[in-house]
Amino acid sequence: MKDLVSYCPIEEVMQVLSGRWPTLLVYYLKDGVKRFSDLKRDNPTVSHKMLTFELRKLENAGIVQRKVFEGYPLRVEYSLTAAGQGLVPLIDALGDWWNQLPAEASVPQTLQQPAFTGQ
Amino acid sequence: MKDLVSYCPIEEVMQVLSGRWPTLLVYYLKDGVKRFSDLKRDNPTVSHKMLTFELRKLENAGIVQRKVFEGYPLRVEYSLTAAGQGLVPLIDALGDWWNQLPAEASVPQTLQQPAFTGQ
DNA sequence: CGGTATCCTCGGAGATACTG
DNA sequence: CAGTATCTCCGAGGATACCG
Repeated sequence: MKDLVSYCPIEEVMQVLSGRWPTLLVYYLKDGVKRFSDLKRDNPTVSHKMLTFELRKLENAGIVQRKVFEGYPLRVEYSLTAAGQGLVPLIDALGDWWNQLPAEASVPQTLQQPAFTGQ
Repeated sequence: MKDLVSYCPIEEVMQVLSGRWPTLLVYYLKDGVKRFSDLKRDNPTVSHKMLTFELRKLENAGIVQRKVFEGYPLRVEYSLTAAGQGLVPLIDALGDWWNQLPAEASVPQTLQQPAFTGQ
């Protein structure tokens, strides 16, 4: 469905890579094959559901390969596809670029400070 | 600041570039100086508040420069900083990478996808 | 014109529990 | 162990209005 969006591919990539986890997962997977529980351990703060969803997203994008081993207990291995491996240097380049930024780039978060929904 | 789960710069960059607008704005600004209303016109679906916020975010990150002209009516011009211009080729590289993906690559829908009005 | 403040909604995402 | 389903809640972000 690369076609349902705009004509700018960047917009599409960002739909896949946006968020906290996608790039991190790619990063952890760059070391090699990982199981679901491995990734969970690598990212202690990601919820079970989120991890499943993000992995699915990366899989659908052709970045991550999912391999199921039937049996008990279940076992699933995740790894980067060839395309996914091509992503790694690009992400690295972004990281390098960030590190070379002149000053302290602050990245505050919330759109608005609550300012009291008092009572 | 949100707590980072890792110390890799990637997580930090993604806090700035994640979402629908940041990369798009960088892209529109790559053509040169733009006024607030220009960017609003370029992105018909972005809300006033969002645009302000995203621009602020990019400014704080050192990617975008903001220049105010006193007077009436108000006038503000936005442009890429040198660092911001360094970002452009990286974003382009991501776009190219995306275009070379096998065609089955699909964009997710479940998470925040306000349905692009493909301009 | 560009920015800020307020209100309000809706869906993102955590917690939990169940299945294969 | 991996994945799915439910419920719930909070806050991102749209709409609106006003100010410099």
